[in-house]
Amino acid sequence: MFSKACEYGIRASVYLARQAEKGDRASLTEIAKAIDSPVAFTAKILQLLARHEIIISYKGPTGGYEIPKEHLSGIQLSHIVKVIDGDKVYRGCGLGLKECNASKPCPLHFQFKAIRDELKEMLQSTTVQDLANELHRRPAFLKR
Amino acid sequence: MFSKACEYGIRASVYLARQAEKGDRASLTEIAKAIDSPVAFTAKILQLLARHEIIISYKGPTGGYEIPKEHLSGIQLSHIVKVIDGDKVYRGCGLGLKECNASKPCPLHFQFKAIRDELKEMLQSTTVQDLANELHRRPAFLKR
DNA sequence: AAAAAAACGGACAAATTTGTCCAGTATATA
DNA sequence: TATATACTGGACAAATTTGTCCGTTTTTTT
Repeated sequence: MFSKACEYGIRASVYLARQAEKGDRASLTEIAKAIDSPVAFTAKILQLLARHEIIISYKGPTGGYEIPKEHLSGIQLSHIVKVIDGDKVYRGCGLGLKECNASKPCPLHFQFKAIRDELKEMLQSTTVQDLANELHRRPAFLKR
Repeated sequence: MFSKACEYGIRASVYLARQAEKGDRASLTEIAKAIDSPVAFTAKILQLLARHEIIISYKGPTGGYEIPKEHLSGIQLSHIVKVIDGDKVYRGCGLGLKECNASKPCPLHFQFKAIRDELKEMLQSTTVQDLANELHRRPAFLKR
């Protein structure tokens, strides 16, 4: 569904969202440990998210990554997915055709579109804050 | 969503379903041309489907691949997907966790499950015959 | 100012997926 | 029975994704 990179990206963002609620930032190694991901690979993904201003990075001692508290409710999962995986999740044809739309559909087009639209809706209506809250409300996990 | 191999596999199966309605079989090269896929790679996929008895292969002149007419309504898309991509589409966690279920969920588990269940339902309730019919009812395409 | 901590960025490496090639086997037809 | 046709299966190659390494830059602390 999503690439590994994107999965790590979402998990890292949720972890940062939870830290943000505490007013904390987190270092690369802390994040990678918390979400059980390969450190150096995670670094690449965090850099990407930082370049797109979804998270903020700080160098030097006491540095790390951070999501400003006031951004928490504005960061949709769809933003993260778009930055890392692009928009193929939304636009792509289920059967891999380059050109597939209502006027020139593949035989699975309409069934597939229905599901993809729901996925899109879900990703747009879910924020990193929602998922951080989820971590509080019940025991939920970012690794294993 | 699906692998390339799986996309080709579904497209090839739908093409074969349409041929089956005419009582025809189709050769590898004919199929690859019809669905615009790499010939040798398509061969691998057809072999896989044949080994799992989703399609039948015949060697020699007049040979090719075929779906028995009477099987048409019994072949669900989920069968094809399972043979080629396995069941990760159904079982996998949206955030890539190895262990993710209702009692130990990732923060996205329930939202994700809802969508995946619909996908599953759609793949199970759609047969290759349904898609072949789709090709008749309106202009729909298997390539481009 | 020096040292240490932490992100950055580019090059490289491994793994997986996608795709190719070709010799072998089975089969229909002449 | 010879020949041509078409699928089979294994080895190989290219492309993409995933993951690593390391020197550089920035910033904090001493």
